[in-house]
Amino acid sequence: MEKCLYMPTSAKATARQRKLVAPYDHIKIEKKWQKAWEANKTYQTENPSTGSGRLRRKKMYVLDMFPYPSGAGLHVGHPRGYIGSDVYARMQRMAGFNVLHPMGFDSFGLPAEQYAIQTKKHPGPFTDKLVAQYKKQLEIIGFSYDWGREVATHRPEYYKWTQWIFLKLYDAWYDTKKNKARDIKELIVMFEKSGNKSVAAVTDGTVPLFSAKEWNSFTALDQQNILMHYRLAYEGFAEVNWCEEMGTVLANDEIVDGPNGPVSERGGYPVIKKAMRQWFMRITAYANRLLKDLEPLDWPANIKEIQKNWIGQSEGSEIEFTLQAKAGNPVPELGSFNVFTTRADTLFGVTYVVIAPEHQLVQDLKHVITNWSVVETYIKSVAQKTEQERTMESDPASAKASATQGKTGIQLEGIVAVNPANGEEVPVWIADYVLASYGTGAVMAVPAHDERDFAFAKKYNLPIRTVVKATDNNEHTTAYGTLVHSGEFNGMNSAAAKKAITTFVKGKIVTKYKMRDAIFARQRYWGEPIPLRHEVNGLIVPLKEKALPLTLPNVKSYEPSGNGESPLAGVKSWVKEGYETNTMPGWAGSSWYFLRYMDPTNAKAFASEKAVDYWRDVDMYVGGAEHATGHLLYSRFWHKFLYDMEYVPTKEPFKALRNQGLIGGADGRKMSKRWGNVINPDEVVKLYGADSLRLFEMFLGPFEAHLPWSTEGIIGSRRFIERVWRLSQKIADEKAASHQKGAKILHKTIKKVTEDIQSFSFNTAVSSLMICLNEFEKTSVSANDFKIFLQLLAPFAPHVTEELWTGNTSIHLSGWPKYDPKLIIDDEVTLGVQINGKVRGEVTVAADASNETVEAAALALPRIQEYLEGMTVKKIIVVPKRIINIVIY
RNA sequence: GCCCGAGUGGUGGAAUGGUAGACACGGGGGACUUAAAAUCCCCUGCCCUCAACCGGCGUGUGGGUUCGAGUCCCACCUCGGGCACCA
Repeated sequence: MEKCLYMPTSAKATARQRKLVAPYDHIKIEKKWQKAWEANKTYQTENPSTGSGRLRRKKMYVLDMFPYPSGAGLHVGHPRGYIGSDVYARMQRMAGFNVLHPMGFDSFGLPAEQYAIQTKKHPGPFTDKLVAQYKKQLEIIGFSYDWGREVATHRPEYYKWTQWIFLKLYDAWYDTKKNKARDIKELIVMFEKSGNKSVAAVTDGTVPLFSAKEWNSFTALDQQNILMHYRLAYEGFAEVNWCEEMGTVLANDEIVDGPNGPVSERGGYPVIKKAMRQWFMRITAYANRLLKDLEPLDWPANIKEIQKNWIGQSEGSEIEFTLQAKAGNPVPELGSFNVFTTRADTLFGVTYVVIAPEHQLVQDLKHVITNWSVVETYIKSVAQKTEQERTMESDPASAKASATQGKTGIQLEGIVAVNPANGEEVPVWIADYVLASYGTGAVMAVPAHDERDFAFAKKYNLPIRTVVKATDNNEHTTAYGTLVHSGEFNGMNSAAAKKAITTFVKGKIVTKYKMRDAIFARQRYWGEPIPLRHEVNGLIVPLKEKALPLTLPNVKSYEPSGNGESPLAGVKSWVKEGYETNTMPGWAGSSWYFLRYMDPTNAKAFASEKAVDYWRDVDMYVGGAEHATGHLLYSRFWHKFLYDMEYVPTKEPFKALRNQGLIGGADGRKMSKRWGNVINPDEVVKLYGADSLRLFEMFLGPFEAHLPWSTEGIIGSRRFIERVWRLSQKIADEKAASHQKGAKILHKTIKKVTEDIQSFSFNTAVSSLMICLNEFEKTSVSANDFKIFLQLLAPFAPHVTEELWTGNTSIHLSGWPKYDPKLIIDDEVTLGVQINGKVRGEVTVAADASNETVEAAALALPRIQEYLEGMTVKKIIVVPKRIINIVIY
């Protein structure tokens, strides 16, 4: 803040004022109470294994998304969500709940790693410093956190349990029959007894069938490779963007288009696609449950929608096409392949089929494809493109796509596919617009009814055949193909036709998901080590629980190794032991931290059974909407896994969720150093006080809305608090009795504030407190009513209300006021009087006046009578306590 | 391109289909003061009017439903978010 726009009274009070009113010294008051709360353990939450008392109360877990302790420090936008959840937590605590309201730090991550690379210093001490700084900045805002429960993901005593959960995932598989995760040992027993022929389980379709006898004859390494297709944490290969010159893997947004293909954004070095060894999490096993269990959650609708779209469920059919050699080709029988389609009803419109270039089937057909050399060249050219480029080029909506670009493909000559519905032979193509990773990696092309197929068919002059016609609102399958003759499809809508066709061709109805398994490895130093050892014979050995935590070794260099491996690959002792050199991604530690708060110092378990049984799940979770498809999905996945393994009692971790909006600069731009519009909360707290900051951030606008900061606006909040302060002095001087009018306003305010805090409508809660104070100033207020007012204000302005509180205990443990239903009813109401929907006057009547009385009073108004002069009243609508509308001709 | 969400005074915003603009900022005027700051009181959507009254217009645009629409329905415009060849 460049200049002080507002000078608080405390600093410049005149001698005269000082006599009347003790100055409101926010600095002194806030410091005093923050100390006292800490000393008195006002916000400490008891642990079920040690405590008693409050534990008999109903629990309430109010959680903030813990921050990454960035070196840039906080700006005024950051605490907004924390203030909201703190207001909520404070009210629930006052209302008698046993509230768990903790805070911690997501402290593994890239910025500390960058620091380490630049300074060649260990990121640990640096991170500790940032945590301490960040914590200090939070503390002066006066949150009711139980700091005794603080966690930080980079501390070994914390990540020991992150590693422990990883091992549990590694040692688990997903039983699709029981629809839950199970111990891998149980699967091994099944294999030993009966092979996998009778075991229904998640596989990627590449595990051939084997008998028990065969299983037992496999080598340990073969068995390990098979099990890898079942484990929930598994090793595999993923295509990554590899930059040879930089010796590192790049994210999609670190790549730009160069003249000869993609290049790195920094330096402009060529980037290619390369398959690299990675660890994965089989989140797709939970796709259905993640989708289904979303429904009952009390979450913002848009977050649910985003997750739903991300999971991307679609119902369709798998239909088998057989392959045949073209006439004259000596190979008679080539087997078959499945296509996935959501429009089985268009099966008669298939004019060609397309297989993804990467599909294994294409390689298997090598010997019968007569134009193999060109096909091979094409496959290679596709492989060189990045995912981004491939999309960019063939997406007609993209600005970069030109007329000459677009979908590319090539026909596999020498073979044809047979449409199972009508026995028709259609050409087989491979094309870049078909993804190997979705569905079956092969599609039946119906150019008449699919935009992409249409574009492709146009480009390569493939036939287009219409089989479905739209009639008004319904689609009907038109007469085509052999089925028509039986009349079966005439007049059927497409959904029914789809089912009928699927049955007819003996396809199966299947459910597919867009969501992919999550890569669970980073080639970085500053993350949790993956607790596994690779033996020289290729066997992977998980660490024993006793051996955890596997702590990060010291390294000489924090730079990437240059060959795509993490800096850990350069540590001799580490590699000698065979330890995994990848580390876990940033989302590992944050996927379960809310469980650790339940019992943060437990050395025997991530949390005691007692603690987990008591706290169960998060009742209210507050944080940014940007985590919709990351953290919020991963946490649900891990939680469901822990539920399957009976470590937690609930299916979902976060019962309710609220998103806070961002605070932008006063100029409407994003608050950042770049624009020079950053407002530091420390300075605001110093100048106006934490209470003013808290009050203002809640008053500014709807909690979830993105709002610009206003340097002038906070003055209003400061003024409000000063007026409360002055009123308290006045009350102390007067022996005021109960005031009927004040009491009415107060009880309405109790109702409003209580409901508004519950619904996160903090801005209107503050507004109603302002209205109440305005009324108190106009009339007067009794000492007791003022005390209640302070209680209502306490969650927003905890320091000043504690200072003015005259009770024996802290105001924050003093109880939450209840309103008297009799006092919130008005004796009189004022109604607008409308003529033909336009307001022409108003009447004030008794609240319980009958419609007839109200009508008579309205009609008696002189102005209304003027309007009615010479007109006929058609009808009169009386909405009790709201409005009267007189309809005339 | 597809899927969500939002457009209200000078500003942030309020409003179960029922008197649009609560509350606050800013602005104008006044009181107090030698003066300023702070504080207190009054006014403050736009047009018409010296002013008040009266009246007219007003919630992105155009239609519709309704006694009555910021709110519900349809179309469009603008902005924000999510997805991105998912067959």
